[in-house]
Formats: sequence, structure tokens, C-alpha cells
Amino acid sequence: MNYEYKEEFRKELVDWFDREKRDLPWRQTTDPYKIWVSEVMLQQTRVETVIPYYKRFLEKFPTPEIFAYAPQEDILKTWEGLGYYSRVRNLQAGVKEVVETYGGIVPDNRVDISKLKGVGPYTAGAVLSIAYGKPEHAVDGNVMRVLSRVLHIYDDIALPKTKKIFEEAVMELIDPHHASSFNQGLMELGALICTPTSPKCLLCPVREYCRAFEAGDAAQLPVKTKKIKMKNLFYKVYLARDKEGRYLMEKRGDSGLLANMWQFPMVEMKEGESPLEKLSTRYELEVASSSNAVISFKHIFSHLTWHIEAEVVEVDAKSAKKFFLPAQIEELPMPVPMLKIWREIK
DNA sequence: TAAACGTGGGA
DNA sequence: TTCCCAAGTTT
Repeated sequence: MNYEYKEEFRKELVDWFDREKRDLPWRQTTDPYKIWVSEVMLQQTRVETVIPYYKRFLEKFPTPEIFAYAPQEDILKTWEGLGYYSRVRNLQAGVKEVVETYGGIVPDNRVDISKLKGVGPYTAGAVLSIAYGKPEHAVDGNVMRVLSRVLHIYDDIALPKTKKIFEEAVMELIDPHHASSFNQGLMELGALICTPTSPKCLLCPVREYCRAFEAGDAAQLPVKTKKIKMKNLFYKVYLARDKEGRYLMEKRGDSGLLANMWQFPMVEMKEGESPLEKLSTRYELEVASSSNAVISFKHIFSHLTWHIEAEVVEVDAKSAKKFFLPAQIEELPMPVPMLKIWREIK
């Protein structure tokens, strides 16, 4: 690698960022807790999606102490619709650790901050550089795309081991006195100029130092393989309503998909089986009548697809069950497919 | 290391 | 419609 123009590259990037950066809510603070929250929300999630969640989150949980001891139901409800719900559970565990072990001060070194739940190599570097100004690498998808082009790196960025190459490149290039603007500059460049498709090279502040621009193959980089095969699951979802107009709901398990989120009873559809009978036995219900109002749709997750058929059934509970009034249901954290059903039925 | 883990938007 | 993504981490 040739870092001959390192100083010039740094200056152009940092100056461009300080001049052109978007005015985003988390750029109005250097509070490590708030930066941390923003970085976790931004994982695999678009900026425009995050903005309203970020504001609501900090209104509700303005300090590490308040967030650390909030009921999990509350924190999940605040995260509802954002996806990857383990993020907020890990965040709370990490923040609690900061409150109890570090006196409420987020560690300012990579070793300690990396011990916190949900803080991986990227988030550690992002908080250290943005909140504390430390010259640490923060390599995300943007950074790998930008640097694969600037440095003409053809390694497959889908492979975990490739990230190390980019982390080393950042540590070589980073401006030790402007680490925050340097790291954010790489990401902002990836978001605004050095985009995945049709990069705007003619507007790029560092095209003079870009080997891909020179070679004319920026649009072919980065090299990225990997395609995931999807599984299909078919479910019957029942809105089991009792005489008082309350609905049966259940909380999902504490690990795996949509952990700890609430849902209406679901029965997997299999050939030669009666889903209504399954509902009745599994939840100990007398099913009085089944409506013919059926909602049908599919919900696509990153690695699987739910095919849902939902309907209302009138029931009597044989034993004590968790039935909720509509107003109570609104308070429970639910995943998007359940929200979709509820909004239709309500 | 590969797979799991959500969602909504753009080409 | 289908595919690919968007500021990753955990297991």
C-alpha cells in the first residue's frame, strides 16, 4: 500500500466533513452515552429511520442511570419497529455495567469498552473516536466500501477476516488530532458520495487520491459475495377474544427471533393437522365460534419469511390465561407483523 | 466461520 | 417483483 499522500488525504476528508456534514441529532453532542445509543441504533439501520427513535429514546431515558434500571417492557416498546431487538437488551446490559462498574462513565479505552454487551469492534471505535477523540478505527460497511475504492482493495468484504485489512488501513491513515471527523468523514463520504451504486466521483473531495477513480472501476468495488437462502414458515395467527372483549396474548421466549416480544397465539400450519384444534389444546380454550374475517400476508425477515393467516375466534378460557384489553395491548412491545394484524382488526 | 438476527426503502 | 441493502454483534 502506498500512503505517500496520507497528510493530504486526511486534510481533504476532514475539511470536507466539517464543511458538508449533515445536521443529525447525535451530532449535537459528544456525550458518550448518547453517542453509544446512536451507534447501536444505526447498526444495519438507515439514518432517516433512526432519527425519530433516537429522539424519543433520549427523552424517555436521558441518562445511563435511568435507562439502566428501566423495565425491559419499556425499553422494548421504545425499540418497537426498529428491529434487531437484542440490540436494546444488550445495550441495557452494557449501560448497567457502566453504571455499576465504572460509576456511570463510559470507558475511554478499547479494552474496557469492548467488554460491554453489544459493543463490538465498530461501536467501540465509533464511541472512542466521536465522544473521546481517540484515534481508533471504526470500520463499518461505508468505510470498507470507500477504502476498497481509494486503496483498490479487492478482498471480499463479506468475509469476516477481511475487516482486519481495513482496520489496519484506518489506523495507518487516521488523523490523530481529528479522529472524530476522520472516522465520520469516511462514513459520511460513503453515505453521500461514495455510494454503493453510481458513486458521485466528480463531487468527491478525495478523488485525487482514489485508485479506483484513476482506474475507472469504482462502481465495481467493493467485492462482495454471499447470498442467503430463505426459509418459509406458514402460521395461523388467532385473535382469541373472550366475552369481555379481551384478547389472549403471549410473550416470546428470551432468546432467538423477536425475543421477549409479545404476540397473538401462533400455530404452525402442517398438512393433515387442524390448527384450530391445536389452538384449543395448547392454550386450553373452548373455541365458541370462528369468524370468516381472515387477514393474509407475508412478512419478510432477513433470513426467513412468515406466511401469515390471521383470524378472530370467540373463546372461553378453561384456566387462568393472559387476556388483555385493547388499551393494554397497545402498551405491549410487539413485532411489526403483529402490529399489522392488530391495526387491521382493531 | 457461517448463520442468526428486523425492517423499510430504493433500483 | 425481486434483490440488495443500512453507521454490526452474537453464537
